[in-house]
Amino acid sequence: MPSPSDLASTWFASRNWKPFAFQRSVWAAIQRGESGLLHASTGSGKTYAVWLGALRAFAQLHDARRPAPLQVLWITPMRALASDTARALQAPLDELGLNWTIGVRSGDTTSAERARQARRMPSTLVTTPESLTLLLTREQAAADFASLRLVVVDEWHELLGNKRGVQLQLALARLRRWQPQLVVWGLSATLGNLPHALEVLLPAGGRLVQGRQDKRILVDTLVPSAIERFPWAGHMGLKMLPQVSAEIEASANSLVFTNTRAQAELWYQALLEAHPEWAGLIALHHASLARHARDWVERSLKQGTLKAVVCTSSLDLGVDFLPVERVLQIGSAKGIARLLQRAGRSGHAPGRTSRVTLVPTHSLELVEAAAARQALAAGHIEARYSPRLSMDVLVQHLISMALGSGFRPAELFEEVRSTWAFRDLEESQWQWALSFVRNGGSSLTAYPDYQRVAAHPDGIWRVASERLARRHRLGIGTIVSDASLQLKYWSKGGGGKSLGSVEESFIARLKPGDALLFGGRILELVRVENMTAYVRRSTARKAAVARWNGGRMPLSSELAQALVERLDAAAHGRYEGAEMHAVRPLLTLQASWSALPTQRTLLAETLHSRQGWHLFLYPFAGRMANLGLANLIAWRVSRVQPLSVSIAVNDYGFELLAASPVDWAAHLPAALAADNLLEDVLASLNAGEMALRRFREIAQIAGLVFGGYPAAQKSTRQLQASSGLFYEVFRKHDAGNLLLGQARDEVLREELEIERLHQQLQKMSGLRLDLHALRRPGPLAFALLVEGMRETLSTEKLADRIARMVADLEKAASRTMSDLAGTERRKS
DNA sequence: GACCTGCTGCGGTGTG
Repeated sequence: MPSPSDLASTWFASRNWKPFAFQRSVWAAIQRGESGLLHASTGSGKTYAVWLGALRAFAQLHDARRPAPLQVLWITPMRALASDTARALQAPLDELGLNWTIGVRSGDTTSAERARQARRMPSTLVTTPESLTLLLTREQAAADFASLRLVVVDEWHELLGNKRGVQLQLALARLRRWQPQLVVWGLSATLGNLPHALEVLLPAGGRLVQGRQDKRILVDTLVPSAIERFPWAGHMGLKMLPQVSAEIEASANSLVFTNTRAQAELWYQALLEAHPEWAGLIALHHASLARHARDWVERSLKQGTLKAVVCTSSLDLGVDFLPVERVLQIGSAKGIARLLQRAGRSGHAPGRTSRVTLVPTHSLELVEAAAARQALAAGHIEARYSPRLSMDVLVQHLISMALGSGFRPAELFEEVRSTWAFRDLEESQWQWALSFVRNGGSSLTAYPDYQRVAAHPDGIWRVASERLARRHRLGIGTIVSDASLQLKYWSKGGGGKSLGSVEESFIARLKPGDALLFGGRILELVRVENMTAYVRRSTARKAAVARWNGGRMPLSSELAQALVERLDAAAHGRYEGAEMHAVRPLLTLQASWSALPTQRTLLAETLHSRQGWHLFLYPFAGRMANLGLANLIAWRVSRVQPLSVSIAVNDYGFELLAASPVDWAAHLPAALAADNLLEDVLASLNAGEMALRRFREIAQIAGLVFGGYPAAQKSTRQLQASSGLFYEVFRKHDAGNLLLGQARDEVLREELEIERLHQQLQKMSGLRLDLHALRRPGPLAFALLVEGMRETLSTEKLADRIARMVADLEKAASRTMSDLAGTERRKS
């Protein structure tokens, strides 16, 4: 066995590798007992930087003939990553002849393995934030972690910005109390605010180590062959099918990322229709497919037997250990960090180039593609911020800590305040949380189910009953998903094979006999019972595409800013790159009928049509903030003049449409004022309704609403009903309940992006209003018109209507374009 | 001849 200090070098030498400087510096830091955050691009050797550092620093401390006690805790955000990581960590142990053992602890861990771990922890445990918290609720937790030296938080950027990260912050505080010398290392991809990422992980300080930055990223675009025939709006992008097929054909294996599950289903279907010979060679992957189907795809990808996989962000992570040659992104990537993440799926090894190819789904996405490349080159990556003072997570944590050996309030207060998320927690808020877990706050004192923790005479607070303890363990975690129906094949003897899950609301629109597209198959609904939808294979040609209500990601500020810069350049006649040249005719048309948005102007357009009086405004603030602005302006104008408007938004701007005459131009300057923003936004929206929806999640995290036992999950309606009840009770009888205020704050911060909205208004006040009365909708307005009609019209009627609009526009557009071409010829 | 809207992640009791 090599001497401890040579251990890492020996291993590297055995594979003919040379350690990078950053790896050496991490080894040295761990040796000195320092903590830190390591930032490096994917595939650059982060894992071995910490792992070999740990072996080098700690392995020699133990008798080589006996297994070492728990030394290292390795946290990953995904179960799949946990088992892959465990395998990767095993190799150096075998080669170096070390006696360390590696274990995995997650929801997948078998009961036999759990029992083994209860008797003796492995020397390294790979686990998830949720499983870590569960381990902390055990009676013997302090003994389990008594010998712990190092915690590694893998993919910290994935946890930093959400409540899972907050839960982890609390768990780390607990581990640090037991082990004040604990060394903690975070591994993070590129973020716009790494110092913040470091501070949240290590509030007491740590080093930021920059790993290899020489990853070459190549971003290119599939430019549609005929821009005059390319849609002005839409997001499916199937028009690009032939070009995408050709790219897939030309490489050994590809990942095709789409933005929604329904889009993935449609693309998979379309690719198979165009290339029946690809059956069995291409696959589909998204979060609603059954586990076994996803596992098969991941396995086949690793074995290299698949030509292409159409997927959603379900494959953003977790394919670290497999080779992908080509990455295609259908539609907007929405943000630079996401684009980077996806590009990193290819060329996943030190020194290799990562490449991602953008596939626009409508004309203006060509500008976005050019913008994305430019923003990436300039290093404008989005930031992520930790939530603060999430009272629901705190309430859950208090009960978790009251399990096992219980807690003393004064000690736990200090511990909780040592985290970044709760460092500003006030005594009064703490007291509120304590009383809430003890007696349900001021409104639920009469219900024993909400007297979850009892203070014992010895000063220790413990969970009141075994029944409550069990219920609590079932509800640990901060991910709240909508209840969904299982989708299974119908068979006479009972349930057949599971296909995945669909949303109640989607199935509710179908009746038995209707066809649906799911998991790449056309199926026929047989019946629905017990939260299960039974189906059989169908021969129908047309089918409803399964839809889910997922999150809505707005275009990031960084990407939006880069987009406006590209448009600004175009307004000044500068067109750079293949994308901008391709989209030039369309931008010229926009400039001719109206104007192009620039960095110094705010473009507004008005139009009077058969539908009514339209206003189009383009703040480029992302769809959420745009929606907030739209409501705000509609509300402010309505205070001056009675008004009923309908609103349409996209990532670029919004449309207000009034049925009666409005002089939008006259109202705009006052309506855009940045004063009284918060009050006016709250008044303009149905904030109560939004907060109620948000409260549903909060109530589940805080453990007010029990989601049911694993085999008997409750339906959305049941959960909605009970959380709605709590919401009303608190509002009437316990207005000081901090969970109510949290629901409101989360709506403002996450659903309306109030901060961004505010910045946008201030920015807009410095812009010159560039107002144009349109005679017909231009390219920017067209997308919003389609968006607005979508709400009121069925799909077929919408297609008809668009076809008519396009036919009208077509003539005018080609006339304008040929006029312009003539002018340019004369000029030259 | 242009249409299909929104992602991901975790956890797991008691057995008449």
